[in-house]
Amino acid sequence: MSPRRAKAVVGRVGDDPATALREHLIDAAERLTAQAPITTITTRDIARAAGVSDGVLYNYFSDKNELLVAAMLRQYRRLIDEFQKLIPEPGTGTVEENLASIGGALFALEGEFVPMIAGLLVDPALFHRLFVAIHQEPFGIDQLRNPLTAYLEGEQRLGRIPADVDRGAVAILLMGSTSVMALAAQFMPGAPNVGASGVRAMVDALLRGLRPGV
Amino acid sequence: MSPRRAKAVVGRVGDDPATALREHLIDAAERLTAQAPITTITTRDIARAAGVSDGVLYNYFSDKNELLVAAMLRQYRRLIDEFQKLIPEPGTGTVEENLASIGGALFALEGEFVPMIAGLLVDPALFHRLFVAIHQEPFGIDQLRNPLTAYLEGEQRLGRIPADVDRGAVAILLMGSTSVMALAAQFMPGAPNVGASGVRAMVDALLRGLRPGV
Amino acid sequence: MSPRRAKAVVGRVGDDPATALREHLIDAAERLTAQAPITTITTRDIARAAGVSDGVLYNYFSDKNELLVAAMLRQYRRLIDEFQKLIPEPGTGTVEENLASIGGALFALEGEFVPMIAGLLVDPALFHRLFVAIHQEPFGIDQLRNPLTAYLEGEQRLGRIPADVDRGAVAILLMGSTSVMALAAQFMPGAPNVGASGVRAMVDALLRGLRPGV
Amino acid sequence: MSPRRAKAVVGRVGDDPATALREHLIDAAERLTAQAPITTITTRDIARAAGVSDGVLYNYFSDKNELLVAAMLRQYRRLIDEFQKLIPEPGTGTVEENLASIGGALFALEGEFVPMIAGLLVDPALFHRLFVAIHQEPFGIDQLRNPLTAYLEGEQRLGRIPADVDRGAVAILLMGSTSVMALAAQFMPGAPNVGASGVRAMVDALLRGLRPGV
DNA sequence: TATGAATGAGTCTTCATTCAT
DNA sequence: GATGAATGAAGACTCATTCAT
Repeated sequence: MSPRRAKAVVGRVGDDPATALREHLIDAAERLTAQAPITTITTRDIARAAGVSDGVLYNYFSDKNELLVAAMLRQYRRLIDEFQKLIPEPGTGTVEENLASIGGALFALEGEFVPMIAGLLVDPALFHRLFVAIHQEPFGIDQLRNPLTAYLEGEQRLGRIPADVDRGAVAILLMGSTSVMALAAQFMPGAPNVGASGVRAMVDALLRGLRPGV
Repeated sequence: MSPRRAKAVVGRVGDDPATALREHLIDAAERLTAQAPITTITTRDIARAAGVSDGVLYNYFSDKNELLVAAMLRQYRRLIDEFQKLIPEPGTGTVEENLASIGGALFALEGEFVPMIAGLLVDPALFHRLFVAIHQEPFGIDQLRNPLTAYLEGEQRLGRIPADVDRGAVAILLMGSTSVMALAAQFMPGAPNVGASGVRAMVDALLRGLRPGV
Repeated sequence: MSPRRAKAVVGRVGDDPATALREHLIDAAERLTAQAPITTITTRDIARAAGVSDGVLYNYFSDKNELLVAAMLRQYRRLIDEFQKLIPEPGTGTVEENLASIGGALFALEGEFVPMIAGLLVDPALFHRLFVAIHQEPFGIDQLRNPLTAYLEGEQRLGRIPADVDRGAVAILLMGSTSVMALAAQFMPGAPNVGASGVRAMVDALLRGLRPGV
Repeated sequence: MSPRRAKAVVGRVGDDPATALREHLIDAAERLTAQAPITTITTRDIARAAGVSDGVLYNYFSDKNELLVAAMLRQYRRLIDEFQKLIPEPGTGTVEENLASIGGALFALEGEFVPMIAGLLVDPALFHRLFVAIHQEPFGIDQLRNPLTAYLEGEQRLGRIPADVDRGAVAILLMGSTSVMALAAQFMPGAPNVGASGVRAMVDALLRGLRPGV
């Protein structure tokens, strides 16, 4: 009465059978994106990784890029969600500690974002598909920046950060420096001043400012 | 009678004939690099752009990637050189103006770097070739960071920037924020706070720091 | 409790339940045949058109071509039946009018036949299956020709057509010219002297003959 | 200095080397169209038949259909040319003999045309390509009909065919009946009244007309 | 040495057919 | 018997690389 299920998803529980394989394929694709640049992944790679036959993906997606976009979207949401959970409440701890943990979270996050973004830059068609998929909301930046500026605004209200500081600019400084560190970590594993110590130094410099005196 | 020269380089003077075509091919590849993601460039594209036949490149390079690496290396050197010329002498003008012009130069630079880096991230074989080509010397980061930290050190000596500021961290902050802006400009042409005004806001925030009071 | 019936045929009455779905599938295939070249119709197309699941057809037919053959056979029978009804009784009206209406009927008929025949010519396996299905009895031609020659024979008996005319040859002339017109109508919609006026001119020429004098 | 030539065309003389393989591919494709329905021919079939590797055709044609169209065009021209040579001069021999030989030529011709036309009907994209390729001039019909009507007009001038006969209609009668015979010959090899005897009977009927008396 | 055509492995995609439920 | 998802064998096309001339 019901059609058969793919061997690969037999035993998978708690899923709507109708979408189990769809999700399974996205899982597989997402897993592969962590191992290899997205543009090098073939439909056969995905099928193999999913333990499924070559043509299945076309039962769930109009083409390869639609599956890839779904995988990127999921990865994107997951990373954003994780990040938001890590943002401290304004007023708790010290500003310095808070910025350090935000920086650490950003650093970890960007390590996964960077390859995804690179893939998009290299494949304009894929980029366009993803862009349409998330339509309005500006893709990456604001989803990260908004929680950040919200935190900074909270601290400004409490007087722990001066009111005349441009929150957006600070957010860009935080995001940019961590992404450069993430990139450096990918290009040169073991580079100095990258990771926790780099974040700490960056936060210190940012707090202190470049003005002489005080 | 010396062997025939490719039509495309006939008339080119002052070159070692043996390397004229090699350079010409690199020129063509570099030009294409600016127009399309590097991984989408075909050997035929390059040959066409160079006005040369399909197979020549294999007389000068072991394969396509070797040519591409040469093109990237050249582009890299050129960008670095341009950047270094733009760094002000410590002590001239104001620190604020100087940082703004450094930021502007970085922003322009990263606009060209970003696609190149993306191409490398997406093609590990290509990346590895480039990495080997420049062997040890840290690829991108230090070539940019060193001139930057040198400038900062100069200003510190002159007392225009406090001596207790971590120059490396400031350099990362500058480079990171401008690269994020460059990325934003690529992904969302016309995004706000990107370009000159974004750089200015970033420099202001960086100068001021996040410490309350003063 | 009898086995479940496909949703699509529930409520269909007066049918042997065992064959209801079989007929329904043939209906759907026949309908599609009128819309697209037969070789481009997929099993999924048929299933969708029949409002039925993809696999059912294999419960009633050994494979896709068997279903297609059944659809073609039915269409063929239907067209032949329609044609036979349109053949006038010998002795009624004038011979000229009768031939014109026969020609018009043939023209309409061939408009549906031509794509079917084309499909067969293009898929020898399909053709062979159809050929076997109707085994000996000459497939297309005689089923059309016989009613035609019967009419001509009737008129000959009544003396309205000379007895020394070769009925078979006249039938071929009528069938051939109308099929060429039908083809022309398909290839060049709006071509002149195709359709009613073309049929009329053809009948006139045929009646008159090419002999000089009289 | 010149690039190498495909093994398959080595030794072929009297050809412009630049177009030798192009023509060779068209030859191969044309040969295949005589053996199998055009829509079933694969790019690999063509490559094999040409004794050449899979990808070559794309060095000479934008895609498979362009090659197929070239093959059909060539076949078409060849058949038309052959046909035109077979049309007798008005006034020579007897009209009856002339029409019989024209009919015979048409019969032979259509035997090759029919599969080609069938292929076109079944693949609208292919048809459109061919149609564009021959632009204005109506594809098949007029190229055949014009020489035919020219012959009939010649005979009318000489008074061997009555002036009040519609030449276009007669041409259609000739072309149609022969194509039906050609089709019958394909569908039912060995069918009676097909071929020479069928043509003869058809010509007799056409000459005589259906009018009683005389 | 330059040429540019030939090569053929590899990619995405379609679709008839099977089969667990 | 019905379902419709899974299967996997083709098919058209691309492109880095080779090599006769």
